[in-house]
Amino acid sequence: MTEVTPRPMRSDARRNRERVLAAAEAVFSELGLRAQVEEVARRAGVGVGTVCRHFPTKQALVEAVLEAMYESLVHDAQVALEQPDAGVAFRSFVVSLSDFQARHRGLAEQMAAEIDLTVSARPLRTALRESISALVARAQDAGAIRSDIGPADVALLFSGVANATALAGDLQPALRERYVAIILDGLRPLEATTLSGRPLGFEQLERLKKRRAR
Amino acid sequence: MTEVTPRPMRSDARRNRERVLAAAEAVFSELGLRAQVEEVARRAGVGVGTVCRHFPTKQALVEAVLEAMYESLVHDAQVALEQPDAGVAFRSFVVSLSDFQARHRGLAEQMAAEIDLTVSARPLRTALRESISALVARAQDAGAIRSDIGPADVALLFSGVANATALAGDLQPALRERYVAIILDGLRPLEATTLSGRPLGFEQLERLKKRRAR
DNA sequence: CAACAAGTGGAAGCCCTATTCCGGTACGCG
DNA sequence: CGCGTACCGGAATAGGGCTTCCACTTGTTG
Repeated sequence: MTEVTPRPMRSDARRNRERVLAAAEAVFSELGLRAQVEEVARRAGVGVGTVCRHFPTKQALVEAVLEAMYESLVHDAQVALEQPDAGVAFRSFVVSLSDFQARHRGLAEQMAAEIDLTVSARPLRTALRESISALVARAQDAGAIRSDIGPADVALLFSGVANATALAGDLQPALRERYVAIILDGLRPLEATTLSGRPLGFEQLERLKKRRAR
Repeated sequence: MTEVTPRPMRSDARRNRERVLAAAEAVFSELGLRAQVEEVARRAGVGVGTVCRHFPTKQALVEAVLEAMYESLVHDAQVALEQPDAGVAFRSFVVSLSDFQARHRGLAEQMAAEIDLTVSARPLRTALRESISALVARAQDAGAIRSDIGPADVALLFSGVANATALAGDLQPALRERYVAIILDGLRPLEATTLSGRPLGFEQLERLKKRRAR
């Protein structure tokens, strides 16, 4: 581990790197992952070459942006966890989650598709998962939501909403709100219905993805 | 309208056309729309040239397969409509719908993305929409589902489920069943909650898409 | 069965994008 | 202030996939 850091990167380089990252976030959010690298460069006010030096591959660029996304989501989750009322905390996070996913359409896509094989260390993702698990568990203990669901169920359901409303243009927020409300209704504790199968945890989801990747 | 039909298409040509269509359905279902034309050709046991003669463009091929899809869905809807109990009819169709969308992943994608500008006459789609509208309206009249949703709301919600469970591999059917049940719970008539906004009809959804396309 | 046209396969062409390369630019230090 | 080097821009390259083209094959018809 001889991490040398001989020269600390020139100032303009650092500035450009930030610009590219910001531009990439904007572009991918608007246009999805199909947006061209050149568009990112243009929006950042730099040449393609510069983008490719900082992020040797488009995939790398996407991952860098993703990392920033996780950061913001984890923040939301932690804010929600400070709420004393577990039910309110859960609902409020779920709203942030679907908001967020809608705002960053293309990236959410990638987020879902992203298998672990891509990158090894992803500590933020772990943090997010733990927060979600905690929110779900607390809400269940408080009797605010049905007990036959797991944290990964929640993640999947709401990412579905984001996807479904993606093409709704400016009506999108309104629709999303409606659908989130419907699913929340469906998640309330119910005497009448019981789900088949077992609650889905993240570890299980993980295993599924891995198996599928082969 | 001088539809001449000078020669009725050679027999082997007709056979090949069918093979291509079948192969395309299989390939797109498995691999999504990103599958290559060449793969379709291989699976059909013909050359790429043949595929491209029958369907001059990949888009055309996709649309042809889609048409077949609609046919099967419309059938499901009409079977459901024969059910005397409106609530049961609704639920049973909704299950077919999500099953179907999951089975034909890539195509469902396209189905959602497909704007009207692509093709003018699409009578089957209209038929499907009418069936769904009827199923929803009947279920609402019977008090089986909440009254503040529209047919397009239903379509969007369940296409979301299909999307969300897409990567779940062989656990997929089980998950889908769970999520469909949750959303159905959310769609039951509720005194407690009311949705903001108005029920979404297909015409409205249409307008949204059009506006977005520009 | 012969002759003709419709149909076929797959190599070649073409376009669209990511990535590389290199002559020029400008930061940072002495 | 001036030099050396890290960095920049964008033209050129490479690769992947859809579509076209044409010499060859095969169904069809008299």
